[in-house]
Amino acid sequence: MTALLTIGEFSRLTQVSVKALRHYHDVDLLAPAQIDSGSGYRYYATAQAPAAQLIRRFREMGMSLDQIGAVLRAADADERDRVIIDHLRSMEHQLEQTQATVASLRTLLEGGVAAAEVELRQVGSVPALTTSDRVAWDDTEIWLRDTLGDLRRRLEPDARSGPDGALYSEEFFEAHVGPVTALIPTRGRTGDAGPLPGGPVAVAVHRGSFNELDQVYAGLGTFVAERGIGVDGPIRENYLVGFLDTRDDDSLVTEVCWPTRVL
Amino acid sequence: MTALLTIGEFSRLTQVSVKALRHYHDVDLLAPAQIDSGSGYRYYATAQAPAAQLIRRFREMGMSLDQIGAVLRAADADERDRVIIDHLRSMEHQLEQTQATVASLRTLLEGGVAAAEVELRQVGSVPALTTSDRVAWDDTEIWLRDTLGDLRRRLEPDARSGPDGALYSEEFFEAHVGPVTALIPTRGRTGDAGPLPGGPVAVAVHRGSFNELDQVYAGLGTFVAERGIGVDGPIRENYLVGFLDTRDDDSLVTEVCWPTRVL
DNA sequence: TTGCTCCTCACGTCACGTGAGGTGGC
DNA sequence: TTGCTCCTCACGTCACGTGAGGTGGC
Repeated sequence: MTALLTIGEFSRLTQVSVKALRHYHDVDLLAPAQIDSGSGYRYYATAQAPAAQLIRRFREMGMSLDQIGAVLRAADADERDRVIIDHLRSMEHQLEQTQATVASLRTLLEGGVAAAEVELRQVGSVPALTTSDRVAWDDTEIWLRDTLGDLRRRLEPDARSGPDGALYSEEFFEAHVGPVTALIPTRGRTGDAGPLPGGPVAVAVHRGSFNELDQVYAGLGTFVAERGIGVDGPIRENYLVGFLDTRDDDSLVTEVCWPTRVL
Repeated sequence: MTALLTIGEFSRLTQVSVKALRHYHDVDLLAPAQIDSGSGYRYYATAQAPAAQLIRRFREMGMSLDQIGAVLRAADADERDRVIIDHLRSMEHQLEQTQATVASLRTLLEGGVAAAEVELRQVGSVPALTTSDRVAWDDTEIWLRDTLGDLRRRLEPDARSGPDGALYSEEFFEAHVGPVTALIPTRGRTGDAGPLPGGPVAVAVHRGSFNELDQVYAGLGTFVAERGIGVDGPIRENYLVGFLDTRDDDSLVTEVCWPTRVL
């Protein structure tokens, strides 16, 4: 026999707040077993306690109600596990990010890293295999990993003429969502290749994790601004040693090219 | 020379979105170096880049703008460090919680733990050293640790007559903020002791981390509801082996007492 | 019968994002 | 001079929390 409880009793049993329970009802995540027409009183069955507690657990893990809904309504165990694993992966990622940030925080607080060495250079317009898309800031690393992987698979043998790279539009930086182009420079015309924009650029090289790449951006941007040689156009990153080449973040080597007016 | 940049240029340099920069201005966290009266255009100095990047780093770590403001406006390095350390501690705690939740999630998904053994018992009204306060759900563990520690220090030698415990009001469960009482039962009258409420209760014992205590609550609540012997009043937890007694969560032993009508 | 519990709005919070509609700067 | 950048509202998002004001249940 599964008894019916008022919302307050069910709240104490499940340790979910009354306000939260009403909210879960509103958004159709967890409806009471019975509702008194007339008074509108919600009555929950003791058998609903596990569902409520699952929601509470997942919420504590930072899962959204949409994701939790997907878990609860999952057709089979496989689908359910997929959603959970997905979330765990993003949690782990976030965790690594935070740890890396903490690690480099002291450096930043104590005067920042040494100013990057900036070099002015002329880049030519070479052909390349490219894929462009609107990408959101937080999805960039995954998108780039997938897209560069695809491009590598489509690349004809010996066709490569330089390291993997990417173009980031101004809109991407300013709105944290916008056009990004993944690219591999090629020799001559190769299939659906598009030519890369050429011109004068200010260049700086960064060794190590992407977490500290912001220092290079600040260095380049300041360099260009103080000389008044800024110009519009996408910023290019060249992955001299990229995440497809190594599993050790410390051995990454990234070149950032900031478009400029003159040489 | 520190050049002045438009909001878009500064956004690209710092990798902070334009909308975020305007927001930081609105809330007085980071004001532009100069504002054009008339057009209202914001102009940022390259020298402001480190501040903007600090904000971005801290935000990625989940710090609130209020906390970040406290860091930026900190009078001295000590105060600044204190805010940061505080945040790191709470991050670590959150992290442990999540890992523990993940660990016990599979158990919950695969049918839940064995039903707790529920026992009916009569508790007497004994004197006790107590401290009561309105406590928020998420602060409970820290509050309880501090408060029980204080009570222990105020306890006269040999005055203890039972394990540390706490009373949780119904409001506390239903609103996730409300009265909580920390207590140590004593022999006879001891200083500002208050007598504990006595009466019949349903009792279950939990061994291990507080993370799985919700199972005991569900078990007790269901037991009481299905027999229709529920009654109002605070729920009491007795820390037979508490967090002040051990550093190993697995060896915690907690007794939960749920008030009932009859014996 | 008296409160106590529950109900439904409506609005607040936090850190921005998303347009709309309009003016200024190069 | 043409757009492109920037501006200011106003409202949306997410998961509830916070009252206000009112009715039903034991």
